[in-house]
Amino acid sequence: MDNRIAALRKERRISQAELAEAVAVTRQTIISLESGRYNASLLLAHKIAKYFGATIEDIFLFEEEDHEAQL
Amino acid sequence: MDNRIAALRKERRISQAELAEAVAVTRQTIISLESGRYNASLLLAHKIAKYFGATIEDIFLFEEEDHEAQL
DNA sequence: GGTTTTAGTATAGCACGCTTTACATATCGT
DNA sequence: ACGATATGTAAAGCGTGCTATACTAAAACC
Repeated sequence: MDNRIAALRKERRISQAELAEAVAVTRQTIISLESGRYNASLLLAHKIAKYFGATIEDIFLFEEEDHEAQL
Repeated sequence: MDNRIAALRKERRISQAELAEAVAVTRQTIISLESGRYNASLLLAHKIAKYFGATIEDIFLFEEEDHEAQL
């Protein structure tokens, strides 16, 4: 699943460390989310969305990866 | 974190098994979510929200459990 | 040029989301 | 009363979200 964390962060000139602290995770976690190493938990997704004043759906991009179709 | 899965399900007279199949998890998973044993992953939360035609924020209730306050 | 800040990689370890299987109980239709 | 449907509990096992620590490297600032 893709997300707009890095983009939003850069828009607002916030460092990974600042965001990490604001949502109470480590910087490693932010890096891993931004680089797509894994997905956020629902709780963390909520905290991040709230921090950016957006909804979860605004920030996390669900690309219907779970479709049956194999193009 | 609380959620309205059971409520929405009952409103629409859908069984746990039906919902489970619709979002491609086991019935156990639905039971565990409804009974608060654990939280959905972001992807599953999205599938459930989509299934009910709602947003994640509509269904999953984030009660600011992460406040500092210890009443 | 040296220091600080920011971003990145790597890895071990723990907790939790989800599966699988098996069994228990309640409700409902007949 | 019996079988079917729906809800629930329990426990072992796997993958992954997140932590912690340590180290590398680029950009920025003086």
